[in-house]
Amino acid sequence: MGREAVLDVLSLTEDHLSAEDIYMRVHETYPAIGLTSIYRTLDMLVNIGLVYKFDFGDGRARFELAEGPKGKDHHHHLVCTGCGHIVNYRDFIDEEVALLKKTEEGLSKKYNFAITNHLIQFYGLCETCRKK
Amino acid sequence: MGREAVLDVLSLTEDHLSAEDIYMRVHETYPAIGLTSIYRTLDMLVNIGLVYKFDFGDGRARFELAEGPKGKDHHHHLVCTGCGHIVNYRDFIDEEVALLKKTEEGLSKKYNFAITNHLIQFYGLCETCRKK
DNA sequence: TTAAACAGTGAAAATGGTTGTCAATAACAA
DNA sequence: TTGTTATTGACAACCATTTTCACTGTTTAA
Ligand SMILES: [Mn+2]
Ligand SMILES: [Mn+2]
Ligand SMILES: [Zn+2]
Ligand SMILES: [Zn+2]
Repeated sequence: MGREAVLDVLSLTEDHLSAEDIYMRVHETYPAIGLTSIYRTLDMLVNIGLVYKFDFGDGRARFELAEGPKGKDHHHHLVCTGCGHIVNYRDFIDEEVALLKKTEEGLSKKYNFAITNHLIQFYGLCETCRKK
Repeated sequence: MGREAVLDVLSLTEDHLSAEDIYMRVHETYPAIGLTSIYRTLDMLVNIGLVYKFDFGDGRARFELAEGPKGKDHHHHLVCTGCGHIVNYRDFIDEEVALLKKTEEGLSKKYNFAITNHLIQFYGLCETCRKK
């Protein structure tokens, strides 16, 4: 099963790979694999919560390892609307984490939601893109 | 030009409409319009910042009026991963707004980004979906 | 006024990431 | 063995979005 292979690829990078990116990398050490299986495996990994699926607006899904024992630390994204460059940032202000928890609790109560996750992204222009 | 028609449709709902949803509604009062023009107009409205484009993972882009003079108030999203239901919430805790600004400033400085916007979504299960 | 350049538009075709189908093979059970 | 079930990859189908292009109405320049 390519489950391990896909997880290995994802654990080796900070990038946000597309299904085809992953396919190509797995293919190097596991040439028998098909793109279909990569999609299938990713789907399953996303469903069991080991992998996150994102859409940054470039027409293809992007994946990264979910946080956890083997996963990267939890982080948020800084997205450049000019060139698409994405920064993973984890240096949260202390208050940020505290407030996030507080906000989740408030929303849970008010709207009767069992909140399990959040997505936080800031959009703007990186230094390079600003200079043009 | 269908610009007005599209904006009218979007200003009449709290929902997050797809391009085709919008097409069908505009079509009622403006039967000559084509789907291509809807896409073109949406693209342009997104570029000039009058409309926001989202992806909630159902395979099609979703649109809503950006905040502003004629727009809705700024809000964040609560997304049910069970049924896809989306809540627009605007009752921010006071601190939330303050901290958001502070965080933006910190990030701007640290990563040299000119931040113009943010996307904040909480994921979970709504009451109905929790009961199954 | 006229004619050429231009901008806006919709129908239809093309694109391309993703999903579905299906036959082949592997793993397992009786 | 032998039948059953699970896994897999090649290929076809899908479908939201984009591209192409002919057609129209509008502006511009002589
Ligand atoms: Mn990331
Ligand atoms: Mn909304
Ligand atoms: Zn950039
Ligand atoms: Zn639900």
